[in-house]
Amino acid sequence: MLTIGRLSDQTAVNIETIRYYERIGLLPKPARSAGGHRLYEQGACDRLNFIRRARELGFSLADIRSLLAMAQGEHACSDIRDLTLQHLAEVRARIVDLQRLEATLAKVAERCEGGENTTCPVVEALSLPKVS
Amino acid sequence: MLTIGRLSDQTAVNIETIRYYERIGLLPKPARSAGGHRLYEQGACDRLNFIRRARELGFSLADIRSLLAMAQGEHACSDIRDLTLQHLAEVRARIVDLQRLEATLAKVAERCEGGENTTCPVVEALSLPKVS
DNA sequence: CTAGGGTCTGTAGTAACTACAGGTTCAAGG
DNA sequence: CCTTGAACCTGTAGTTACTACAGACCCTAG
Repeated sequence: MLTIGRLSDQTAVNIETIRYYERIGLLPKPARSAGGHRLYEQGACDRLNFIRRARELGFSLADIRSLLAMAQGEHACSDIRDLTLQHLAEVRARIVDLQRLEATLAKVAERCEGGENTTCPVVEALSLPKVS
Repeated sequence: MLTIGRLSDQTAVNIETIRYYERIGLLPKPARSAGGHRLYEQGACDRLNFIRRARELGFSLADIRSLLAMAQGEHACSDIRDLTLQHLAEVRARIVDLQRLEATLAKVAERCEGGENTTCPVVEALSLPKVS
């Protein structure tokens, strides 16, 4: 049996975060010592590591809730694949967004370097409709 | 003078968001009609458009607060450039993060397509240390 | 048996909005 | 002038995924 501190060490998940996950029902309520301290079995460690890795892959807690449910019972593997593909699509969309944004920012910033500006290129870009 | 609804139309910023910006001090408190409705001058429109465009470029409201302050008084153009370059660096870092994440997700998802899986590749990836 | 860590609950803060509820004002039509 | 319905008002609470306390309690090594 692990205390919350040890569980935190073994999973690299913050203690406060563990309690938070319990509060929102992502982790089951653990046993307690006579004095009220949480006592976890090894299984909790696996579950929490699963959650952490899914978070590292950018899944939302809502997604992870589904993943956990599916990873347990008789899951349709296709549901898990769908969730993964959908998440992948979102990540790709986000990348495209950020790249567009990056291009614009880089272009504006570049003008700063040119020197010889009568007006600040950044302020100008933000003041005029349509940054070109 | 514009009502908040008209200002919202002209800037494509939600009414609730306009009031929010006022509450946090990003927009000055406007004049009021006899009955207490907000009445904006044209200048508010410019300022709000500036904010919206900066948001579209991914600047935080804290950054925008600085940008606005700088864009007004005697600003050091170099400060604005620094803020822009720093933001650009953050955006680029975020892109790199997401690309790494995308690669991992794509690899895992690809295994789903191979068929002939004895275990679900996604669950497996989340259950084992170090997704390779 | 005591000192110091570790742990407990509960609340509030973060970013940037969005969504009401319940009430008031405004403007156009009759 | 009066009505009616849209627009507006304030204030509060919800969202995501945590994090940061305060003030109390427990646990264990010396």
